[in-house]
Amino acid sequence: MTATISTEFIQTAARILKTLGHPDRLKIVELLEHGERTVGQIQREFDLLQPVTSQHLKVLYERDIVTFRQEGTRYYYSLANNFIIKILDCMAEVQEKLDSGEWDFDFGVVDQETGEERIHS
Amino acid sequence: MTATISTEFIQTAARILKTLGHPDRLKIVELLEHGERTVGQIQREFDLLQPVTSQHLKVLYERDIVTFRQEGTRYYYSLANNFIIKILDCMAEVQEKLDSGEWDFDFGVVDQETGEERIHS
DNA sequence: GTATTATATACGGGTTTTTCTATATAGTGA
DNA sequence: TCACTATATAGAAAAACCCGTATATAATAC
Repeated sequence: MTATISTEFIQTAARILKTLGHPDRLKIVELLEHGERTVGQIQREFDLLQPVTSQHLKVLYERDIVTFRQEGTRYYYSLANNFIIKILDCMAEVQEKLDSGEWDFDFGVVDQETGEERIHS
Repeated sequence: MTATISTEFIQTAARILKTLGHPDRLKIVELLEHGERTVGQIQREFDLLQPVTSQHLKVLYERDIVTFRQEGTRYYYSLANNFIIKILDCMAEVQEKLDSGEWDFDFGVVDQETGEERIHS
């Protein structure tokens, strides 16, 4: 396949990936895939400090990864776009292949399409 | 779908995403999808300093994203596993949807499966 | 051996991230 | 108005990261 990513998109993509590259934020985003959640729900789910939770959500919001609606004193956060859902699905798929043993994380990986060894030992 | 990612895998995934969350490294990895390259080739392709190139490659190597083989004084780097290829394909797919206008990066995003609006305005 | 090429490593300063504590804001109910 | 709850924001210290200069290593060619 060898799909090519445009130079402009690289910037956007890198920003998103970097932002998701924090365990807590990745967990939060994954939780939000199941539906919107308040700050408190997220905080309790992962046993985080409240300010830390808010800060992660702020970062995620600034980078267009989540959005929110306010209802009284509660803030309901949810995923902001399909990009993120796509990445999560990608992660889930990879995990599945690793768990099933179809893929080996470390080595001797075989190209999916050609069946050729991509890597030398 | 709403696939769930395991807690252990979150750590690994976040590390990979974070590492790919640098424009130069993402570009390098994308280049390597087309086949192995030497440090010099990568350096010239993106007009980077040689030490910077080596440093990026070292980071990528430490995180199991790339591997290399040595031939004389040359180091040929290549992708280390299918995980990375999967992510690149995912990026390419997203880019395509954004370019085609099928997806709007910012707003009013519609769930792929249910067709329901996921986000409130 | 000397020069040259390809690459790695060391080191340091500047910037960004992370995460804590403390405080502010704003809605809600008595 | 006064607490109480939910959340945001400020600020600061520590850690991690980025990227430059300089240097080391190791292969190769003369």
